[in-house]
Amino acid sequence: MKLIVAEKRSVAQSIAKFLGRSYKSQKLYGVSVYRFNYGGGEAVAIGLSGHIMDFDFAARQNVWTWLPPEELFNATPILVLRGETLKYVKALKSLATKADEVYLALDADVEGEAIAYETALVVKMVNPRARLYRVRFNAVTYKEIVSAFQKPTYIDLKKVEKVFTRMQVDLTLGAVFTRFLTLTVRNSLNKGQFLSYGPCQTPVLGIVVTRELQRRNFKPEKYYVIKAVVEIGSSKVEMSADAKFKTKGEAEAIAATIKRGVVKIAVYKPHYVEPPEPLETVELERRASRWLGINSKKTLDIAEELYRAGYISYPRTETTIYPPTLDLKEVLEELTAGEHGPYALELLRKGFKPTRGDSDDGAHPPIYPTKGATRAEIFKVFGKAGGHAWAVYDLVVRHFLATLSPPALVEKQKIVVSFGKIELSAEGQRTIDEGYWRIYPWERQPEKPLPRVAPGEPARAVEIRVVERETEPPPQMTESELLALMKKYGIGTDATMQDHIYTNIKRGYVKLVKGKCIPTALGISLATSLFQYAPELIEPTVRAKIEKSLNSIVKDGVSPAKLIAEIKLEFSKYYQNLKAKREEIKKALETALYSIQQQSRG
DNA sequence: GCAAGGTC
Repeated sequence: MKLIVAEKRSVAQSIAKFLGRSYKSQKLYGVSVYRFNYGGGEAVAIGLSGHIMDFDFAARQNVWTWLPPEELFNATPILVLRGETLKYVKALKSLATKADEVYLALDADVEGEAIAYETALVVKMVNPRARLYRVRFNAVTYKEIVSAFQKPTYIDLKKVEKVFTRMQVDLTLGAVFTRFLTLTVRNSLNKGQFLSYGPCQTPVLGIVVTRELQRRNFKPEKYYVIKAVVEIGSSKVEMSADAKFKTKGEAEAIAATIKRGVVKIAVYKPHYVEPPEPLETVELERRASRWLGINSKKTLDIAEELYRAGYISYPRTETTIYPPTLDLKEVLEELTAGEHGPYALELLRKGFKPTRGDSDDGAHPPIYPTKGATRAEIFKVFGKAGGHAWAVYDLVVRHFLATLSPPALVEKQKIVVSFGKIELSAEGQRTIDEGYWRIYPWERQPEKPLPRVAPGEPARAVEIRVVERETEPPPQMTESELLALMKKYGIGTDATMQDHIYTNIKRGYVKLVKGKCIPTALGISLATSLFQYAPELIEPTVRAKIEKSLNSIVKDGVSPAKLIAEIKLEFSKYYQNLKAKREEIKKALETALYSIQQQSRG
């Protein structure tokens, strides 16, 4: 028998569908498996739920108060089966005993390689004679799957080493510093509360706190601008000077010279506003946070459910190019059955051209709808969560339709009038063709048309004012901006970025209020201590540095043991720096913890 | 009780 192991249920089912003409689905220990005929014999496909193994410390090393945290730098984590996925392991073992060939059809990324290795270990436990092959496909399509199975290869151990090194490094650093922080203030914590450190969560906190401190330390400065209503022919235009004046006197002196002028520039030029690129996870989260008021964690949860219910494609993807194998026309035809049907029909009739981004994760297509639906249908399927489910589904559908739609066409307008000593200007815009804005209202740009005038026309300023203004602090960090910064700094992956924000919320370091990330007293205190005594732990570039050295395992053949030793040595220095300031840190954190307790009591 | 990464 041939056994095929995929990373998730949906892929196992697709493989059964593509390789067998028909298949039978069955439950084994509560896990779906798919039986079919392939190559003249029996085959069965099973989908896991991601990793089945994990690293942990030995039991006695997990007694926080018994072992000084820094001792973990001398410990070696061990590979263990995960408790949460034991039913998958049971089902896998039971199938593996009867298999003579095992095809490791995990995703074609480094994590998939590691899960393939974990699977191989389990298979070998029960059936050492089974022949193991690794198959790699870049999309779950008939063509890719069939050709992948025609040329099976072997596990790439370098990639496995990279992932296992990351697991050990993250666990060790997380455990050492989490235990240090927690034990430092243990008498001031509530039962079950702890203070965590992580190479992703902590830099995220650092970004949020840095912005908040910039705002708090900001000193506004007054400045003055000149505004006027300018008559040109029979039109009146509100105009302003680009210049900013430090004092009111300077501005008034110049303003007094403004009387009659002449139009120097008058341009009206067409400009295309292109529709968005195909949708990937983080963009979905950012747009839902900004436009729908749904936070990133919730959005990914809802998207996951929409995917499981068959309404949208796999929601964890970094790809922004529709694969050639995806039949966009078919998707449009499917959408004609739902609320966006009329627009889909219009695109089918008029023709369409998809936009294209520049990234392809090699595993999943961009997020697109897989089924047309009405609002009533979604509310029926999702019950209480119907409102949010509809909002996210509607965004995915509209985004998809937008990527196939023509650009919007606007006229960019600019008038500059010269008044001798100073120029006043105005910018405006007029919509010529709404294009994709019709289906994607969130990106619609406002109309603010200027009159048609020509260079050389005389002008006269009336209602000349000097207006007092103040420089403004940087805005509060929105969740959308934070996600963009995490992406820029390489903190987390598409599937985990929202987790790292959520961890900061769970720990009481950050609050998310109306899409804005606001650090708490505890978050500010923790971040400030780290910036002061061990900045290497909290700077936004930490994760990218670790990630880069991990890649050297795959690229340059660096030995994992050597790399782990180097990273431990480096971070044990940071640990010593923190330990030397333990009393200062304790005081700062306790002050914050105390103020929070007072607040919750009062 | 620690992390980050898969996926549910």
